[in-house]
Amino acid sequence: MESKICTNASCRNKSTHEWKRGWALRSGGYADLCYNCGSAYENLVYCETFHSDESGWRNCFLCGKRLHCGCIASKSLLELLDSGGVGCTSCDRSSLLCSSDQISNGFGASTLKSGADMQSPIEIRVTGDKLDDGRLSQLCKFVEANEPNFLPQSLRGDTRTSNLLPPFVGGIVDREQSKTASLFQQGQRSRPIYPKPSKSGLANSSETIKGMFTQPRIARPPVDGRGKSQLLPRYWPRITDQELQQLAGDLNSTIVPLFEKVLSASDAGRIGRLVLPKACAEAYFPPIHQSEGLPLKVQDVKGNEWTFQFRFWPNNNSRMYVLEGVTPCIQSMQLRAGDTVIFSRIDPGNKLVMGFRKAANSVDAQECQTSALSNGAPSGDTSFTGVVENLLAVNGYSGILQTPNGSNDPHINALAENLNLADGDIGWHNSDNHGGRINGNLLQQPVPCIEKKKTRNIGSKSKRLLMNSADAMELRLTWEEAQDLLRPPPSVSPSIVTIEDYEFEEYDEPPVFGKKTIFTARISGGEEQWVQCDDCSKWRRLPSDALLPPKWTCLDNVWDSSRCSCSLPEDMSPKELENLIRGGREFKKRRIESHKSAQECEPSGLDALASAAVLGDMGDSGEPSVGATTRHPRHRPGCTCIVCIQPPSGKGKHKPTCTCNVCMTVKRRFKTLMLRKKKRQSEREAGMPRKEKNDHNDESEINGTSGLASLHINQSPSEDNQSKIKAEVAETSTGRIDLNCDPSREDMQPEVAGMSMMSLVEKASLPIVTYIKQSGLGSLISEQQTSQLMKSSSPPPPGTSC
DNA sequence: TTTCCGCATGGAA
DNA sequence: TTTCCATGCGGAA
Repeated sequence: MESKICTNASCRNKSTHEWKRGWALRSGGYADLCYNCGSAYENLVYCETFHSDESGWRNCFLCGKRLHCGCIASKSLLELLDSGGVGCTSCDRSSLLCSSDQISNGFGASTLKSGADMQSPIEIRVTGDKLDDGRLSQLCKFVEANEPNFLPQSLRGDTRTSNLLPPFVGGIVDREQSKTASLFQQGQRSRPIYPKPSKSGLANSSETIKGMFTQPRIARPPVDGRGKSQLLPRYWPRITDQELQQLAGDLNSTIVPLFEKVLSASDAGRIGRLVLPKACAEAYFPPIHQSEGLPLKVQDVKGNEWTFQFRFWPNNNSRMYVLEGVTPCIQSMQLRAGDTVIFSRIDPGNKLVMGFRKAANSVDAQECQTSALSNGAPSGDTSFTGVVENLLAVNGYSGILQTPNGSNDPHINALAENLNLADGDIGWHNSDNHGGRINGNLLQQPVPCIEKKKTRNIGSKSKRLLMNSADAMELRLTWEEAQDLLRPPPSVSPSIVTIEDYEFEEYDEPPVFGKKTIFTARISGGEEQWVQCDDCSKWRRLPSDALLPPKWTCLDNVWDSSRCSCSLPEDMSPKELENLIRGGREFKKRRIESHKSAQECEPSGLDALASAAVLGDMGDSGEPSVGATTRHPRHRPGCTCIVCIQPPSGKGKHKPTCTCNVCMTVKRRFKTLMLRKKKRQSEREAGMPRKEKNDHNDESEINGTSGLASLHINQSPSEDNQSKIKAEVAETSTGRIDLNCDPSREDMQPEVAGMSMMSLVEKASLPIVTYIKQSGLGSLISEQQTSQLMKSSSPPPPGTSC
């Protein structure tokens, strides 16, 4: 027994320091519970079998929140009682399926709807005040089968003891007493239940919460069928009692949910084959003895009857069952990979029905979200009537249910049931279609819809790791964009670590995600960045070096007191705002294009450098002035990486006296170029073998241009050398450094450029200052820099590149 | 060239 | 290790 202070705000007895290991039903595991209020201590819930190390926890595959350890004990109860996890406040789906950030309070019981906490056995009241006998019996059977010691002897076997249920929910088990202590029995202890005050202003009576708690989606164990007990829980159909009762009552028939399956890419693809779980096929579909199988009639939710070929393929001394010819049906229901098809049976008649549930993040669902919202659906609607209506639709009963969101469109409702209507955050991928909001929270990006396209391998290790080239491109871009959001850990200064002459900043803490901003250049010079308020969506101008947290509002504007409130007007006109956003889009578009071209021919660092300077010329090509710098959103003062050395304003050529990063890098490279030539010449005179020299020179080349380390990575050593020479010739022949020259271009011949190799060598042997003066480069470098050049013969200092 | 068909492969549980 | 099953793949149409 430990002494801890309850962290539950609603706990009435903060002084109660008694904590016991208890059953955190919602989270499917044991936790330290406040003996007073039942709240899980700091929401950290352990599974029954004490897989208590964090690595044992599972994460929701969509929202990433920790769920439960996945042990039998936690899983079974989760799936039986808790519809698979913590109910989402919005869509009421299991947290296992919910992608919403509604499960936002961390982990465990505090993530319940309406902020209800561990004290709420209320969640079970969805079916009344107790579990019905059938479900309790199922629960007991299942738990007993998987965790024999979990139930007390009195509850083993047929346990239609629903009166035990209320204490069971949220009951406290003293693990110290006995591992086999029954939570049913222990739970009969009475303890106060204090509903947590609702944040949203909703009344917090159990009745109200009961109303909010629509039916949990119960993963139903298999009904009658061959081999029924072997079905994996993931195939158990999730359908509520209410739905079933309504269906059975209204139709005067019995709907028997059989199984469900999440559509894979190949299921939903054009092949038209739906792979059936073997156990399900053998349990619920007619037995087949020939590979060809037999035709199977299945009704869809619209009442259409489809005939699929139910067959199998021999596979490793086993069978692989498929439904062939499902494409028209899948398309009719507008299903995609990730959506779920639910096979049910209507009794009497033994008619097969195929319902569906759309994945929360499918594009269709999002579109539906929009339409549902425009339909006046209340935010936070947790209707589950979609499936009911879908099933009703089978028999022509579409629309007979009065749905809470007021829509009679079963399809709409079917989709809406899975949506996070409360949030309304369309997310990054749809931002272009919804007002072009640039500041989409990348952390809340919806999973892109899976689509069958031409694919290519992105890794040799796994053939399954496929994505189409566009996705791969997007991945690269979003990865880079993610870099935009990374901020150094707060209040921590890095330690500098030198590895192979390169300095790295090393932080004890990982970087944090910051808010995405847009950088622009001031007309007067310098930079500024723009950020959009998370509350009022107004854009605010900030200093370029401001580091922002992921959430930022006008109130956080400590730099400009005249713009530190959402009530204050925006810093720019609508037209300027349009330019700003357009600039951001065009920057992204350009990057995509440049990535495409990069795929065809990887550019060298020199190319990138040249491009950087050339970009300056392109800055005059009619781009909106505010957009000129959005092409360099990562530009940071002082950074000399290949991105940041691009001219900040993109305006014209640089003056000879310019000391910007580009010019300084160019000059530095020129210096090392000359030094290398001189060295090469002296080596040649000394008669050293050329091959060794090449190797050595290549090395010095890389060392001398640390920021351009990717130079000529695709070229053989000989080609490399030739290219360099050509580039050097191009640079020197015009008396200026031509950043447009391409070292790999065959047409850059020395003779064409008007200078022989010998004359180049001669010039390279001259002292650098003499050479600069002779070549007319004096205007490019100031006297002061020239003298610096003479003093300095070392390569650029490490750390000048990113 | 595209689509279909049947089976094989290999990752994951 | 075995089994399942998502999907790749080659040959046929």
